[in-house]
Amino acid sequence: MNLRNLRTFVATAEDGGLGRACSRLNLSQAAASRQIHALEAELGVAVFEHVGRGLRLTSEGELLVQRSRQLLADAAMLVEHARAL
Amino acid sequence: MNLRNLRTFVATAEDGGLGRACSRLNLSQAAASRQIHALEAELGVAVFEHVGRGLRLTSEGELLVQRSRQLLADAAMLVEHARAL
DNA sequence: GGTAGTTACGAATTTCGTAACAATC
DNA sequence: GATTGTTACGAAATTCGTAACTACC
Repeated sequence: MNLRNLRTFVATAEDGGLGRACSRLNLSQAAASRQIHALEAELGVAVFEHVGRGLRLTSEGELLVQRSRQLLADAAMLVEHARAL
Repeated sequence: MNLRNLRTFVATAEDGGLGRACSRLNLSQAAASRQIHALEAELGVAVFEHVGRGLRLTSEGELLVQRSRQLLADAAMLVEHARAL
C-alpha cells in the first residue's frame, strides 16, 4: 500500500472529481485516475462509481475515505513528531 | 512519506541490523541502507547510530520505531478492512 | 461542441542489485 | 581476513504527461 495513492483518493473524494483534485495535487488527471484504479485493484473494492460524467463515492468508498484520512493524519503526525525531536 | 521505508526501518530495528532484515524483506542490503537514509533525511532525525560494525537505534529512533510500527499496523488494518467489504 | 474520465505510448524519474569501498572486529 | 554498512554505477521498474478515445450533457 501506498500513501500517495491514498492522498489522491481522499483529495478526489473531497473535491468530488478528478479535475479539481489533480490541480491541487500537482498531478495530471490521467495520473490521478491511474492511482485510484491501482488502489481499487489492490483493495479489491470499487471506491468510486460513475454517475453522469463524474465520479461519486460508493458506500465502501465512504467508509474507506474516513479510514484513509485518519491514516494520512497519523502519518503526518509521525513526520511532525520526528521533526520536532 | 513512504510506508515501504518505514517497513524497512522497523524490520532493521527489530532484527538489529541490515543484514538480517533485508533478507526478510527480499531486498539487498544496499537498498535497505538507502531507504533508511532517505527516511532520516526526510524526518531530519538520525534513527540509527553506528556502534562497532553495526547499527543501534538512537533514543529518537526508539520513539519513532514505536509510532512507525503502529502506523504500519493501521495501514494493514485498512487494507484488511477494505478487502473484507 | 464541451466536459469528465480512461487508456496507450514514449519520456522521465525512481529504485534496484552488483561491485567497490571504508570501518570494525 | 571476515563482517557490517555505505556509495557509485548502469539496469530494471515505476510513474509521469500528452494525446487519442469513450461517454455523457
